[in-house]
Amino acid sequence: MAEVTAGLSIGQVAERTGLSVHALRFYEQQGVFVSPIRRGVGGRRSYSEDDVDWLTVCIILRASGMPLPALRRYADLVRAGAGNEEERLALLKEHHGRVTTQLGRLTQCLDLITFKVGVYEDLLDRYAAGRDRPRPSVGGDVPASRPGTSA
Amino acid sequence: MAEVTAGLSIGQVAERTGLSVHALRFYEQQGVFVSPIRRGVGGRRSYSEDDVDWLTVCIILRASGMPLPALRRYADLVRAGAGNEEERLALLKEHHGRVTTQLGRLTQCLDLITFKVGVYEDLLDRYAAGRDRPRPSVGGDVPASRPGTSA
DNA sequence: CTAGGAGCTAGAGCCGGCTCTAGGTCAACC
DNA sequence: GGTTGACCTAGAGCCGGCTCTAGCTCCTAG
Repeated sequence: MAEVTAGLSIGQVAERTGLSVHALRFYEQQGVFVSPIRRGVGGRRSYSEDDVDWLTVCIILRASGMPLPALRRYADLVRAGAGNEEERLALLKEHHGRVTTQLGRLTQCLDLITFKVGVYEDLLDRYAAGRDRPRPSVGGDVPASRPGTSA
Repeated sequence: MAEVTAGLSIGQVAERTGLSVHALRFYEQQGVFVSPIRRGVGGRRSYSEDDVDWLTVCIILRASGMPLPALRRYADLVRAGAGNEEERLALLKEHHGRVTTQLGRLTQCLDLITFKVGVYEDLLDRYAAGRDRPRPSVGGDVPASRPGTSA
């Protein structure tokens, strides 16, 4: 039913993951792959579908801020096979926590930015309504330092 | 009414912002401050409340991924004074968009991580229920590469 | 009067994560 | 049979963002 999948070249994997060939080799060298990438004629890398699947998980973990060493630790655990699931779970949970925290922080930041955008929009509205009178030193941000003002 | 605020030392600012004194000098050199930091006796930096206020905004923008050059551009605009509010707004809006995008991405990542945590929790539950039988090659992640499996 | 401690400048160093280069192999095409 | 193009390895380089060092100046306390 399933053909003996030919394996993808590094270029193909780069194309479909969005990573550069450099990054792919770098990741391999950093040990983030679970199984060693097979080699074809002339020592060329031949990626299996599983490799690519794993890679896409890695990409998501990276995108959520997991550092390469952690990714390698995870790969090490999976490579070691069944029996260390608690450790994998712990690793994932820890990362989950960090991502959650980061989401919270980012949301707070977004609130401030949204607020400041609002302030400037209002300001510009008022400029427009009041026939172009950009009053100096007014806005969400004070141009120069004055003794005791804040916003 | 307001005393002529004495100004804070770099150490004090470091302490209350969480930045290092190194980072503070670095930021200054990078031009992220709106007004030049005044100097006291012996050339020591003396930060005003406004400086610190601005800094806290900067910290939030940094935390949301705004690169230092963008921060400097923003500071440049504010320093230039009234009249460029559209540019400031554009800059903020652009950053707002990037943060929103990043929030979306991060949320997606979190979904995957949550899913995987769930998979491993179920797995461990089943191990526990089934009197310790860690069946090889089962889990959210496949230890070795097999012809045609995915999850 | 000397020893600390905080600050100063200029510049080097570091870390994570790629990215690029040099120099080479191989297969395929014209 | 020469050129192109994709790949290989090893290792250098780069970028952002700090962080640290060296060598100095002050001020204050003991």
